[in-house]
Amino acid sequence: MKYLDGSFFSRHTRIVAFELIGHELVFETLGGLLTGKIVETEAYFGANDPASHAYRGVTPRNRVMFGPAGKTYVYFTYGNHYCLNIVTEKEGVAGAVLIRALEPLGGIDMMRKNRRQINVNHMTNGPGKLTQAFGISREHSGMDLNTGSSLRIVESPSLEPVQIEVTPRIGISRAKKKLLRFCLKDNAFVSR
DNA sequence: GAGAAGATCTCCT
DNA sequence: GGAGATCTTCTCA
Repeated sequence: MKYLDGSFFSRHTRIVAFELIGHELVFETLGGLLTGKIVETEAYFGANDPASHAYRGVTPRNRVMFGPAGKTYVYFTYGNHYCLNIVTEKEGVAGAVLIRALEPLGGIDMMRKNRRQINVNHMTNGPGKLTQAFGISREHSGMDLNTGSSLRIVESPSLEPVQIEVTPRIGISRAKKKLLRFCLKDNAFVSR
């Protein structure tokens, strides 16, 4: 089993967001192993992207986005929700990929408990939902996605590019037109 | 220190 | 389809 590492993530954010589709997110918890296939992502840049947290430069919250690739960036939003990102680009260049939706594969009973949600189709089909299902919160920000970490991404066989749909990002108020959202075509677990 | 906005979700109509 | 919940973070004075 091969894990994606810094050499995968330290490339252009758009490429990383595109190629992450189809790989497996794995999270080791005290209660067991949680796994899910990544079916939806969004790319966020730095200075050239008004929708990105990194647009106005470094702040205490977004500092990890400017650091080395392959780390997690988790932030709290709307008073209720955490969102999971993976830092991309070379050190010093801001960039991150937001994981928007997963297809649950393993540990579904535990996800049900975390989410208090019976329906598997509504378990992880949104950025706030998947972090709740996996039990990911701000304390998991800045984690390294290396093999020694409890959170990592397992490489899956490559998809054909035609299987991946490219659309504008959603849920943002600025730079809405850029085609930076990627999802697995015809997958039931995509958020919208 | 105050005010406003926000990479969302859920419930209600 | 629409609005409220809820609180962190950032900006500006």
